[in-house]
Amino acid sequence: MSHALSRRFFARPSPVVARALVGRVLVRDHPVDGRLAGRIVEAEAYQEDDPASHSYRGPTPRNGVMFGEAGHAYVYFTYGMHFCMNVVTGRVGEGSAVLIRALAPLEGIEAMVARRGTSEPHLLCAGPARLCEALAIDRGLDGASLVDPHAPLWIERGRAVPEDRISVGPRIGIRRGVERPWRFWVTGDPNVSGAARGNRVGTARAPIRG
DNA sequence: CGTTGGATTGGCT
DNA sequence: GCCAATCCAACGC
Repeated sequence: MSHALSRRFFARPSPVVARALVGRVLVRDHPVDGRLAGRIVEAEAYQEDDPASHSYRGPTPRNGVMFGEAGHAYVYFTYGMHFCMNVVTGRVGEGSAVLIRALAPLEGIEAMVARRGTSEPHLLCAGPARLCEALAIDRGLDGASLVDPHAPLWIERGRAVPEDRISVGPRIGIRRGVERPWRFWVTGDPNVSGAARGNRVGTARAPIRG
């Protein structure tokens, strides 16, 4: 696990971490399939003072991990069938995290194809629930450390994305807090979520201030 | 205890 | 564009 990001990286405000995570590599060490990995091409920040965040109404059994130490995975189940993965950020007690929304598949692609039931490369990890299915991330990883040795899941340094290739805009799928421009993605990357649904993928619309 | 709706996706009109 | 799938956390009574 060379170049794995440390707790210090995650112990910053979630919008800072979300922006900094673009270009990093999420790695899942699967007991059967080995290394499953993808480059992060889309991420969103959530924090406690944020009506769109699960942590907005305080800690509960479901969101408790969000209020804990940075560098842990917050994995939640939603819509009766999907898991989504966050990285806990900030300080203990704060309730902030970054939702990983899309990856560009790098390693273990055959295993991803088998789990996802599609071989379209740009549909393997283009969405928060899709990438969790592709990397076999579920409730069992809620609360798992991303920074300890022997962790089953971690994030590697990856390669920097030039500033002018990163777009900033409103988060997807939320009703309140839409005005906060806390979604960061690689402009024009085919793996960014929502492309098939007309969600603007970089380019045309000017990125909102960030 | 009953109701509501969700940080989504895929399939159909 | 619209909606069902399918669980369960959160909230109201």
